[in-house]
Amino acid sequence: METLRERKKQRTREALLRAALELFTTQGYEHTTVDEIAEAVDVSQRTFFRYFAGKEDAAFAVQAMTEEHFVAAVRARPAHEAPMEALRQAILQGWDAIRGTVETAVPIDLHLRMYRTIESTPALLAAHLRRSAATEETIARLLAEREGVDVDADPRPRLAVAVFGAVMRVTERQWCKGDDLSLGAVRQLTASYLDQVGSALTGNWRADRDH
Amino acid sequence: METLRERKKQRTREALLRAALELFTTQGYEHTTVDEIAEAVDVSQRTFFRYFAGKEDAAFAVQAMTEEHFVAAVRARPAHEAPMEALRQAILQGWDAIRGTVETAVPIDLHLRMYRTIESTPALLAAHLRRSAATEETIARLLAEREGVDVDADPRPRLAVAVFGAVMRVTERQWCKGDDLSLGAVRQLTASYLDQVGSALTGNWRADRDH
DNA sequence: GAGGTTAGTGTCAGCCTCTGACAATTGACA
DNA sequence: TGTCAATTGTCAGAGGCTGACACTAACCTC
Repeated sequence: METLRERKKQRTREALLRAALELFTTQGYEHTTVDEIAEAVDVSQRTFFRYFAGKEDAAFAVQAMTEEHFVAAVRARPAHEAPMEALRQAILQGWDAIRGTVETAVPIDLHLRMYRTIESTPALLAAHLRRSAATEETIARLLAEREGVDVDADPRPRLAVAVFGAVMRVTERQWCKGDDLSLGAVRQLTASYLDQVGSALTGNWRADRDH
Repeated sequence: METLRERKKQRTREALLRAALELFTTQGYEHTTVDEIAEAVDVSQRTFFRYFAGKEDAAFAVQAMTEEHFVAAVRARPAHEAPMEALRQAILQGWDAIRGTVETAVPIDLHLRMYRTIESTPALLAAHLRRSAATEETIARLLAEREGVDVDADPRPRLAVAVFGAVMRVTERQWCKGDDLSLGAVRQLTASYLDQVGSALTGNWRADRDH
C-alpha cells in the first residue's frame, strides 16, 4: 500500500468485491449482472474483468483467503500428530481465525451470508466443490510428505483427506440450512460431526436411533 | 419408438450426443462450440438446445444413466445388509452392468474416454462433483429410510454416503490418470480403495509405508 | 515544475452460450 | 386429402467474457 496508485487499486477491488457479494446475497447470483456490479461502483464492465476473472471469481474471493489460511494451519501442525487429528485441529482453529482474516476485506456477516448463497446456487455449489477438491489435493500432498509416503503410490493420504473433506461438506450443508449462522455454531457442528464419522461407518444405526 | 416422429427424434438426439462426445473427447470441451456440434449433425443450433439444456447437459447425458442405475441398484439391495456394504455391492455390480446400459446410446469406449475429459476439464469436473453431491443426497435419504432413522436429525446417513462418495472420487481420479481405461481396472480399483479407507483413517501410515 | 514513461481505465467490436418469438415444415390422423 | 400438432429453422437479443486501441492519471527524471 505504498503509492497512491496501489491504494486506489485496492479500494476499487474492495468496492467491486463488496458490491458483488452484496448483490449476490440479496438478489441472487444468477440475477446479478456484471454490468450491475460495475455500475454500483461506477466503473466500466471491462474494469471488473481486470480485477476478477469472472463473476465466479468474485464470489469466491473471500473463500480463497480462508482456504489458504487452512492450508497454512495444517502445515503448522506438529509433526507427531496423526493426520486426521492434524486436520481436525487445523479446521477448528481455522474457524476461530476467520474473523480476523476476513474482516480486513469484507464485513464478516456478508461473508457468512455468502455461504448460504453458494450452497443454494447450483453453479456456485459446483465451483465450490471443485475448489474444495483442489484444496484437498494440496492437503493430501502435504500430509504424504509429512508422513513420508508417496502420494501417487499410496492412496491413503488422498483417501483420508477426501473423507475429511466429505465430513466438512456435510457440516457446511447442515450449518447453512439451520438458523444459527454464527462462527460458534459452525465450530460446534464441525467437532460434533467429526466425532460421528466412525459411528456412521460401522453402520449399525438401528441399534441406537436416538442420535 | 412407435411413430416415425419419435424414431426421428431419437436418432437426432443420439446423433447430437455422439457428435458432442466425439468432439469433446478429441478437441476438448472448451474448444468445442455448440455450432460445431449442430453442424456435424446438420441441424440448427437452436435444435441442439431443444434436446439438451446446454453443452454441459450433453456431456453428462450418459453419466446420468449410470447414476440412475446405481441408485436403483442400492434400492435393490437386501434390507439386512449394513449400509456401507450395500453401497459397496451396488457400485461393484454397477460397474459390471454399465456396458449393457450405456452401449444402447453410445460406444462404451467413447463413454470411458469422456470420463478423462470430465476429470481434466475444470468446468466439467465442477459439474460432475455437484451431480455426485445430488446423487449422494438421494442415497442418503434412501439409506435413512431403510435403516429407520431421520435423515435431518441424524447425520450418520449423510456422513456415511459422503465418505463413500469421497472414496469413489479418489478411485475415479486415479483410474483416469492410469493407462488401463477398462471396466475391469476400475472395478478392481474400487474394491481395493474401499478396503483401505479404515486403514487410511487410523492414520498410522508410517508403520508400514509399503502400500 | 515540465515532459516523458507507465499503469489503469473506457470504449468498441466481437465470440460464445442460451432463450423467446414467430414462421415454415413435416409427420399424424380423420 | 386436408386439418392439426409437433418439430425445426430463422431471427433478435441478453449476458459473460476477451482483444485492441485510445485516453487519462500517477509516477519519475531532469
